[in-house]
Amino acid sequence: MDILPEMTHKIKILLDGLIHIRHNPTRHMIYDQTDPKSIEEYAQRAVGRSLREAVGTDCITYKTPGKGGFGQILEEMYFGIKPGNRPEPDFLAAGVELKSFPVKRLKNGKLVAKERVSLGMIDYGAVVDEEWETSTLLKKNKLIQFVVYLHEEGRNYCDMKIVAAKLWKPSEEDLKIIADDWSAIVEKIRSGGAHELSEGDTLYLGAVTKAQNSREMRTQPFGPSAKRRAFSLKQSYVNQILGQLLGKEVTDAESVIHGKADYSQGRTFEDIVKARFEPYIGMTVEQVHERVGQDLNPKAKDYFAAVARRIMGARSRRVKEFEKAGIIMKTVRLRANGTPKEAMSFPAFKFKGLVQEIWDESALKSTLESRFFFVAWQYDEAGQLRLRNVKFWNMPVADLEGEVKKTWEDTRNRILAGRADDLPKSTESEICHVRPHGMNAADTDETPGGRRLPKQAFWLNVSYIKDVLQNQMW
DNA sequence: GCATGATCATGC
DNA sequence: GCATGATCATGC
Repeated sequence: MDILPEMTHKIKILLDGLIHIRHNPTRHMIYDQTDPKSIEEYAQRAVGRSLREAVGTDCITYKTPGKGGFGQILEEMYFGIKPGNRPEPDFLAAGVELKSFPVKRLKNGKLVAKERVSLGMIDYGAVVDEEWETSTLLKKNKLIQFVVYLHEEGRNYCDMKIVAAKLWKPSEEDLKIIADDWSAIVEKIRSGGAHELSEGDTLYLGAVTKAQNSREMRTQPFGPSAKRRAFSLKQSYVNQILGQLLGKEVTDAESVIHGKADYSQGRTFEDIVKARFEPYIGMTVEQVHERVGQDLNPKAKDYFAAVARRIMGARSRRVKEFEKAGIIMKTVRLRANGTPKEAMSFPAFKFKGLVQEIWDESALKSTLESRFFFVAWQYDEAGQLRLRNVKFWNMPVADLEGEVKKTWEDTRNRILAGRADDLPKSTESEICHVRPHGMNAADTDETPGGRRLPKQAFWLNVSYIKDVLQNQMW
């Protein structure tokens, strides 16, 4: 009885193969769909070429600029498969999932991921009954054949150059973090919070909203209806994968986690980081400095951040796991009464750049969607600065999509109206404001109206940081 | 003590 | 040389 669907499937694969051959008269090699190595070798034949060059002259763009276009051509015309959205890997017998993603070239020549990589829709109803080890997500994505292409504006998918193709699976350390991310997402759905999911909740694996006009809602088993979401590898993590695929893994960022031993007793990455700080809590900065190495300059403006990185076990400014997860570390000094001494700055924006952005793809939204790691130092009554506590945090969606979005739009509108010298102040919003952020007053940027004004940046208000730390930190 | 403007040390 | 995170300076 089970034989019929099985046969139908086999016949379908055979037919697809025949169609494939018809579409690919110039193809030199028929690969073995049951062998990962063969799939990889076949994929690598396309590197350095466009799909049109790889499949012959009859490359057809199914969807002009839209997501899925490249992946669909790759599957159907190059690999000759038509997997659709099945819960199993695309190459079932080989256990290999085929994934492609675009990269873009920065002004400095570096290639970076253009977006996150989606790993399949979240079925709110079904996922709550799953375990990680046997989850749909893991089953489908254990081993991935990546195909990376260079995205160039205005170019047809058939003509974008393929820059890398490799079989890939996460390292054991990374897989552990991904498993914890999966659990955090599923736990939130189990407690009826699918509508409150946020990318900032997790490190490498995110729950990203699908469909731009997200009026389309899905039911969740234990809460109100929620936006459709897919599991995805976050952009910052995809950038690390890209480094591996290109054989240019970033080596100057330091790893904080050293092997599986760190993960004893079910600890998560965040538990481990927090545990590193615990022995130092309450110590003065001098005492901490003495214990983690004395060669730091106490006058440097990143002195407290440098000490914090030393506590984690990193000597350089870059912490690998933080980079992979896009976590932003921020050090905060608090007065004895708990008020932060300073507002929190973010990178300066360009007037002309900001007015061209739309909110959903803005630099500010992307930054504030990140997970943050706060390291808080506090002055005691004697004026001694002591390590107070640390905390991972991400901004509530209501704040981001409410007040922050409003301030951002206000800023944009004022620049457009020729009021770039009169941007939202900290008294105008509960959460953030705009302030100069350059080398000095002479460090300027040109407005759309042609004026030169000191470079500006968004800052989180002192009062907001205070609330975040007091209400949500300890 | 707060709001806002200005600046500095670092690292790439 | 410049971007960045963080802090300093000033005026009220």
